[in-house]
Amino acid sequence: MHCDNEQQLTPIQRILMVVDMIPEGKVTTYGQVADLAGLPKRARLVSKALKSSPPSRNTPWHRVINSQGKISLPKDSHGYRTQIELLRCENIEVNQGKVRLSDYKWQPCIATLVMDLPF
DNA sequence: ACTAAGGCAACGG
DNA sequence: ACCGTTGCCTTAG
Repeated sequence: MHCDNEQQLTPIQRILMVVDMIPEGKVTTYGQVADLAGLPKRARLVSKALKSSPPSRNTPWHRVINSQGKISLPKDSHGYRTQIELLRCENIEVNQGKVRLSDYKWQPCIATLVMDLPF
């Protein structure tokens, strides 16, 4: 018996599991993370989850942007600059705080997700 | 590109 | 427990 108790993960835990799966060099949106986590219409919860995730967890929070391809942080904030830097470190182009989703959006294989996520 | 409105949960009294 | 406010992603215009 290995891990039956994973049936009742909290929404935030599920969100972070999805974020963990975003490959390096790719981005996705808050809304898609929520959808993949089985939480439609809860994009806002995704930002809460990312905010509450301790740095020691190494969650790739910077790979989550909004549906316009823009960074959802105040332009004058430290987080804004950090996110751009992290994205560029993995060869993602950022212009005017914006990423071309048509070039960099993660297109997950559903079959893979089903196998890797316990829900 | 920008604004408005919809949606939804956390928060405060 | 109830309800208005707040915050903010998404969609529509």
